[in-house]
This record gives sequence, structure tokens and C-alpha cells, in this order.
Amino acid sequence: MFKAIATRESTTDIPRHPELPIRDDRPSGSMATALAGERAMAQCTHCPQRHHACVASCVDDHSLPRLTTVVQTWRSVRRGEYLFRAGDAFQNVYAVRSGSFKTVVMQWNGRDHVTGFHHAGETIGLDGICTNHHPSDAVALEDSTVCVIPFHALEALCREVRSLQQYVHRLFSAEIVRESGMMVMLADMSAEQRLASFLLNFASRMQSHGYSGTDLRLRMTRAEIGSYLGMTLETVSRTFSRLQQDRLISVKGKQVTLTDKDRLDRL
Amino acid sequence: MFKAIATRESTTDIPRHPELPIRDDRPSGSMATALAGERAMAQCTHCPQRHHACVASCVDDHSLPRLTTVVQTWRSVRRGEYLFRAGDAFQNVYAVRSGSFKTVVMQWNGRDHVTGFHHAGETIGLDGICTNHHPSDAVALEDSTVCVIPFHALEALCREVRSLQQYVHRLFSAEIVRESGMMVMLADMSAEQRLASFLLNFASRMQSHGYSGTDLRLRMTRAEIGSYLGMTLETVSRTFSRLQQDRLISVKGKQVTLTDKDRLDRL
DNA sequence: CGATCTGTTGACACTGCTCAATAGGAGTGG
DNA sequence: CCACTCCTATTGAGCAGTGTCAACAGATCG
Repeated sequence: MFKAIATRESTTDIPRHPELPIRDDRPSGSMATALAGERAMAQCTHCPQRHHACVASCVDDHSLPRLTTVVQTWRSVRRGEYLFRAGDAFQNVYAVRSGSFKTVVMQWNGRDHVTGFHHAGETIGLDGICTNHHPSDAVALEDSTVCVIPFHALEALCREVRSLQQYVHRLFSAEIVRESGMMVMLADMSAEQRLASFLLNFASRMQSHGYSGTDLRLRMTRAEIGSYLGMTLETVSRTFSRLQQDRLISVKGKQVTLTDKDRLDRL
Repeated sequence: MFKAIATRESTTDIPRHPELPIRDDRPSGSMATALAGERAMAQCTHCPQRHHACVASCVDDHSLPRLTTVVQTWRSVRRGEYLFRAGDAFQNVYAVRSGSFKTVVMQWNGRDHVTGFHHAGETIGLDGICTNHHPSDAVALEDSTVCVIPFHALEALCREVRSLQQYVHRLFSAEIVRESGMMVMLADMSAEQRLASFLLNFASRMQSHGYSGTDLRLRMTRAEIGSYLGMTLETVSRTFSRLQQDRLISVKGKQVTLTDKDRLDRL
């Protein structure tokens, strides 16, 4: 079924193992500096996200060994399983190595609300700090792996490595800005505009990880997209259909191709 | 006009000067530890927010003098004036000493969106860190004063004072959680529920600062509330009227009394 | 005291929600 | 491999909640 509109690059469907770089075409001069042997170090020095978007990306080679004493373990989480649950004691933040997650809060009426989708290189769990408990569930949308980062250890290292401290502060700040953007979107944009924004944002994040920026494989359901965007799953489905009819995208279930990004952006 | 429903306590209308505690009935044993003489120290040790909700609240008396080397100045901002503008280079974060602010981002269509209201003890500007530029305008809703906190100096002190570092991290995290809550509200709640939540939240923040938790003086316009809550000013106005008709609140312009918080909460 | 900003209310249109029926895919076990 | 079930997605019909446009009244300020 999906073959009809299979992506030119089939990378999206390669089963990924954390030991392997997600793609091979990333800048690789970096690997030259990797020191083999020491196991803990290998975790960050060999990480596909090393020079990309992880806490490791801000640490110079001199301090990297110290980071690897903080980030000693990673976890793999099967599709549908919880990375953590709302109410769990906050201990760690998590950097997504591979795969993707959704974060979900339960609201007053007992229904769920998806507050975010998180892909490789992104950090989950920062919202647990202020109460010492995670306010949300984090659920894997596909088989995924994360680095486990004990937050107290990260804080300690931040007191010593200024570049890491600044990185963490920017991480916090970026999440605040992201959520502000969501607020604007939810408050002022039509269903069509919200879905278009969502798709463009998703595509650009995929592209920045070396995937196609036009052929997307959505890992989440219409209901999850709707929850995230503040609309019902029916409206999501209808809006997909309308955008397809207008030849801005082409949809086959979870496989979406953005055929006219400019017009999507101008909606 | 406002006399008709004047608040039992008239504190809301006292013109406030930054040198004076906003109210006199706050816990005051604290003042005993204040050291007179040194000007810089006096700023934090004598601050009305000292034991309340500012960066100072987490620092023990031993480290307080060092904080005062970071927070050396404050600024007063008249109603309608800008604390900073979108695009300004990010240098400082600001702790509100007295008064209140709104933060406003400009959106794609050229219209404004209010992303937050900020009262005494709250911190403004954290969103500027990740890009080194403020993404939003901050405008005083009334004559206000803020402590100017040079962020690089704060970062430096955070590397030395662990309690301060943790406080700052909690501050970031709390802002993320606040915005998640807004997202849920905007995505899933009716206009009536949003306005009720807004009023209850506003009341509880006022109450935690020693003001009445039922008699509110809103400093913002209907349009600003509407922008914040994702509805038009007309809907805000109509919803105020409806809640009044249902005897949950009583409204006279910007003066609002919450007459039945329980039912407001259960909407 | 007039000019301007702010708030209230009405009429009407329209977006998006609810309820409902149906079809398509994915996973499971015989 | 097929039959069965469950989950997901699509589409339609009708309606409710909000937005839009407009008129007017009440505050506020120089």
C-alpha cells in the first residue's frame, strides 16, 4: 500500500539501533576525535546526536569525558510504552536518541491532552523540575531509545562547565518559546492553518535530522494530532482531505507528502 | 463609580512606591536580619519580595550579599511604557517588584497576541535566552518597578550557589508548566471555562501577595484578556455578563468580585 | 468639554464539534 | 491464508459556540 508513494529515501523505515548513526551522510570529520575504549565516554562520543542537538553538542572535547560520567545509561522503550508517567518522582531528563515520543497531560475533565511530540535530539522531562514530579506521561510513538540524564548530576556539571550551563538554559528557554508559539497558534489560527503549521514544523525537524523534508511518515494518530492542535480527530481528517483536494499535500494514511510548502506556509 | 463596590480592603488602590512594602501585614520577622548601610545589599535585603517569590527567596543569608552584587539596579516603568521590545538584545531578566506587565508577541498576520500577565514577584524575559533577543514586548499595565537582573551575572552566581541554581531551574520549569496549562486551556476549554480559570488564577495570585482573593481590580482591557485567552473582546464581555447573570461574579468594568468560587471552579 | 479609548449588546454567519455510519489496516489465532 | 476483531481514518448531517460587523454607551484624559 505504502509502496505507491514510498519515500525516495527509505531511511524512515530502517529499523534503527542506538549504536548506529541514524544516517550516514552527517558531517563526520567529528568522529576523528572520538576516543575508543572507555565505555562511558563512548556513549556520548559515538552518539549520533553528538554534534547535533543533544547536551553533548555544547561541550568541548576537553569536557566531554565529564559529561559521559553524567550520562551513563540509556533506555529503550517499545512503541506504546511509558518513558515515565504523570506523578512519577522526577529524577532524570531524557534525550531522545532514536524514535519519537508524545507527552500527555490529563486534564480536569479526565480527558488527555497531548502537549508535545519529541524526536531524536530533543529533550523530555524539563517540566518535572519545579514540582519534583513529572506532570505528564511520556509515551513512545515507535520503538525508541533515550539517554538517561540524572538531573542532579547535570546540575552539578553545569556549575562547572559554563558552556553546558548556557546550553541547558537555552534548552529551557527554547521550550518556553516553543510553547508560546503553540499558544498563539491555538488562540488565533484556523484548523487549516494549525495543521499546515504542524506539518511544516514536523517536516523541518525531520529535514534537520537528515530525512526528507517533504515525505513524512507520521507516527501519531489523527486523534493525537487533534489533541495537540486543539481540534477533533474528525476535523483533522477533514482538513487533511481539504488540503489534499487543494493539492497542497498528498495523504495516504500516515504517509503525507508536502507538495506545495510555499502555499502551505501562506495559508 | 468604583466606590459602589469598593473593596473591603482598599490596598489595591494605594499608590505604591518601591521603597515601601506593598502591604504591611506580610511576615516581618524577616526584616530583623536586614543589614542597613550598604546600598547594594539593601536592595535585596529590604525588598518586599525578599522572602516571597523572587530569586532572593532561595538564597540563604550567607549568600545574599553576593546576590546583591548581581541585582544592583531597578527600573521604574510607567503605565503603557515598554520594559523591553521584541527584537531587543537580551541582556537581563526582570523581577517585578510592584505593578504588573503584559508580554506580547507579534504574529504572522501582524496582529498582537498577549502571552502572559506578570505580577509582583514574577520573572520576565526568560524567553530571550535561546536567541539572545527578546521575542516579545513587555509593557507595563500600571506604573511599575522591576529589579534588573543581568543574566550573565546571574548565571555566574548560579555556578557558585547551588540553591540559586536550583531556584532558577525551577523558575524555568514552572514557566514551561504554566504554558502547558495554557495550551490545554486554549485547546480544550470553552470561553466560559477559560475566563473562569483566568479569574481564579488571577485571584489566587493576588491572594498570595496579600490582596483580596475575591475582589479583583483587573489592570488589563477586555481585548488583552481576549488575546490571552484566545477569544474576541466581544466574547470576553459577553462571558463576563453571563457569569454575572448566573451570580458567579459581579462585574463593574475592571472591578470584578468572585461571589461563588466553587461554582466558578466547577464550570 | 470634546476626543478617544474601552466596554456592552444585538444580529447574523461560519467554523468546528457531536453523533453516526462505514470503510480501511493491522494484528491475532485457527 | 483467511476470518475475526479492534483500532484508525473518512465522510455526512445538523447544531452550538464564537467570530464578525455594527451601533451605542460609559470611562478616561488632556
